Amino acid sequence: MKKLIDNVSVDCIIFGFDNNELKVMLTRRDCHDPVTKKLIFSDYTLQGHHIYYGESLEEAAKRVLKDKTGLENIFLEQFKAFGSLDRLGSDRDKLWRKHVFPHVSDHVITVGYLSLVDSNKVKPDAEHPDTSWFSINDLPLLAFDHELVLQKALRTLRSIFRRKPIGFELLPEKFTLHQMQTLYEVVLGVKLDKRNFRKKVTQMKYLIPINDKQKNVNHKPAQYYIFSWDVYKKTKKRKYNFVT
Amino acid sequence: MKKLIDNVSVDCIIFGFDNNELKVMLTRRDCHDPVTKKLIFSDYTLQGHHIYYGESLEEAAKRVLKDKTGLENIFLEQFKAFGSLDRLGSDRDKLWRKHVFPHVSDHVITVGYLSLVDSNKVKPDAEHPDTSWFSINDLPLLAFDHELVLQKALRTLRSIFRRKPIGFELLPEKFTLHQMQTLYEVVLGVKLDKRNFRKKVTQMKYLIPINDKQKNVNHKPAQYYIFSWDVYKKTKKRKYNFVT
DNA sequence: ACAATATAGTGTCAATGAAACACTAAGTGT
DNA sequence: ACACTTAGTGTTTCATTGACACTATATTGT
Repeated sequence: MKKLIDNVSVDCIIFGFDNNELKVMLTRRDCHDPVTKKLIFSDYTLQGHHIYYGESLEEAAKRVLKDKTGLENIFLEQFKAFGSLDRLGSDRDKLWRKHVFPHVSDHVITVGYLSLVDSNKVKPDAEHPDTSWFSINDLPLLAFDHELVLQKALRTLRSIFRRKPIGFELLPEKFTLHQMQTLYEVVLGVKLDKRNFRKKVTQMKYLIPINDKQKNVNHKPAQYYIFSWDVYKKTKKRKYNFVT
Repeated sequence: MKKLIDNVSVDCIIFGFDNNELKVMLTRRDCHDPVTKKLIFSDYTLQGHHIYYGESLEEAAKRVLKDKTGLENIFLEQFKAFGSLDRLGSDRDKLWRKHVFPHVSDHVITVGYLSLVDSNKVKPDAEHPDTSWFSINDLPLLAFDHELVLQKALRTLRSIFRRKPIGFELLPEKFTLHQMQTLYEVVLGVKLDKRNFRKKVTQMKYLIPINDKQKNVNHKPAQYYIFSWDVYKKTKKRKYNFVT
């Protein structure tokens, strides 16, 4: 059996887009008194795990991702290593280590990976009943330094969103320009002008209208588009901000 | 005595600017046969060290920096954690581990920090005779995965250079606009138009001309400028590319 | 004193990209 | 047929970028 490395973990910040909100996948951490079985506290953690000897950081992140979402080959990018001394040091964390996980090291470096999934593809998982989506705008209490990690992931996400066309990783395969605009507004926290937005994106060769429209909507049906990485790679220009 | 964590190290990529070249500080690694004392090979490493139990990543990076340059409070930014399995796996690295460092783990995650120093302030150090500056354009053979680490540091440096006024960290306190332009040209690998450059930078309130000029130069003496972080923080605009 | 040399320092115009803004089109439901 | 709802479309103004050439001021050598 493979052995875990005590001092190194990865944390995956799994983002999804649903119901016009940016969401993140969290797992409840219940701390029970081992004797009385009473619940001492509850909070939430990001999706993390220690790495194994002989396992790279990226492999570990992919393992966690596969385990929690069932998905492979999804967008994954390392954004920061966290190595403060106080990152596992809150009162709750101390109680948790004492009661639930007495053998864990108190000096763990974690490497944060942010990943983007099409939330439609993530099925509710019976194996992980404590894991679910939370809106970025309505977060519960988080364990360890995960509030810090999540905020850094968010800033990184926004920064990448401006420079690369990664929004599509959060959208279904076919989508309308309205969906796309909403996504960019929600993630970047700005209001975009419809005409300017459409003018800009319809110049992008890698946004391809397909022969398919919305159906059964009580308004003019919107054109569906798909995104092509191939075309993007071939046509991208130097110096391009995806959305201003 | 503090104990080192086997599986985690930091590497500082220390950049300097001298003689119109971007330089990086490297240390020679000589691998001798322990029996015959013959030199098996020589190559160069970045400035790294394992972290101690009870020491944060950033503290470790600052320790390495202090040790190698004598400087504190200099620009330091984490840019990536490296955790591939083959990062210590070249033939040279295996020989080195076998002959010189038999007890080191073969699974070490390293966290890369890039730092910028005014190379005038770094005195040649008798304690580290094997450590010296190398031009980015004329690098020797590097140990481990340090070629990869250095290239990533360089890309990060360029990216930060475009968004934040960190060039000054590499310049002396007072400098001419010509020096500054050359620095930006060298780091970004572009040719800049003198008039456009000066037009742009003289709009920056945080670039302050001082009552001092070049002396004893056989041409019109250039105005000296200083940079003010304070003014920058107060006057910076949203959405600003330092140099296009 | 003067010329040669070397770098410092300065302004305009054209092209491109960003931001502001209001109406018609095509479906569904009653 | 009419009300309702979201889709889809162009023009103008303003700011930013990029191209481009000459004068100013110091030193050095004659």
